Amino acid sequence: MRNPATATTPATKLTTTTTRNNSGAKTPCCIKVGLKRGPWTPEEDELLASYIKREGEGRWRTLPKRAGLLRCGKSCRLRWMNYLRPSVKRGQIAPDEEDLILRLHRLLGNRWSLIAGRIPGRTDNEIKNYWNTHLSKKLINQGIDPRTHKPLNPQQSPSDLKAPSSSKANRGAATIPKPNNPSSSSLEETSSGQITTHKENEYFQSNNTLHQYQTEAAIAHGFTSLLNCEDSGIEMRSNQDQGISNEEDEDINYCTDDVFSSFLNSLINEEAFANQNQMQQQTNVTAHADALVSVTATTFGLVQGWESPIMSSNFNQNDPNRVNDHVN
DNA sequence: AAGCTCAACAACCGCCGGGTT
DNA sequence: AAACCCGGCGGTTGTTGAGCT
Repeated sequence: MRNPATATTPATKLTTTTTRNNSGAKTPCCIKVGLKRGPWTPEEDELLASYIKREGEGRWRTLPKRAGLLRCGKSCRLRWMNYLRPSVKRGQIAPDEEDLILRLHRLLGNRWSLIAGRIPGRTDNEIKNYWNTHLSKKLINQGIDPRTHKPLNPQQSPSDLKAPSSSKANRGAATIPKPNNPSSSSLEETSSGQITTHKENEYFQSNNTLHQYQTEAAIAHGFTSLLNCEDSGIEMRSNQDQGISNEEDEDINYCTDDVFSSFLNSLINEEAFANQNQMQQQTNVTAHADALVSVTATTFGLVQGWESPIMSSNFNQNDPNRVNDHVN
């Protein structure tokens, strides 16, 4: 792995970054003009780390000035979060971490922060990079669409799958519309746990990301239903989901981090357990369709995933160090 | 040795939601 | 209620080094 701290910085340049105010007009992100960009030097790292050690995290916008850094706050935050934080684990992604990433990705889609939140010591950026450079290719090589986790359409060229809409021109159309701050509100992290029906309808109509949000909303919906002790009449979502009805709107509930966490863990572990059994029984590829998807599909009406051959190959239920044991 | 290509990953960008004033 | 600030997210880009010709 390259060490950016030792990287030379020929391209380091002085510039300003911008952000938008509510009216859409660009305003300087950093008051100070002439901020540094590019790779961080060891000296900058030291300044930042020692400052945060002294004063703690937060107030990122003013932190650079207080710490004596010629960086914008965002850059400082990113550097700290992705590299300098003591809890950040460096080095190779272990097989069981990879396995967990795959399963979480199928559950959550490109929700890197959510995925990272369940893999101790790994950052969203690291997982995102690992996915884009390793796992998505691995899946494509196995004939699996990394976006949907379904078998590739034979007519679909691998280049079509490369990166999810990388062009900026496409961003508006192809970028996943966020479901009511999904990363923090809908499924995790905050206590609100609310899913907005309107928003769900919006993103369910997004062709490019249908599966992803079917998954998410189905989980969320099933989850809120579970919380509600709803009877067995959980409304199944088909592959051509039509959105959420007003009646469903009434199901919108609040969930706690702990309960969602347990729920997610149960899905993950159900799958792991099923995979182990499947390996023991040496069943065919069809049987490899893992239990997570089975459970999810049964409970929430989801489609099945297909990458179990990769996933189960890495998984050892008896491994005392397996990541699942850390997930809590 | 030089030039080229590609993989890896750190860093940047634009956008958004929540909180505060 | 509106404006603003802040932190966070996901997508994308830029830089570097390794491998190949």
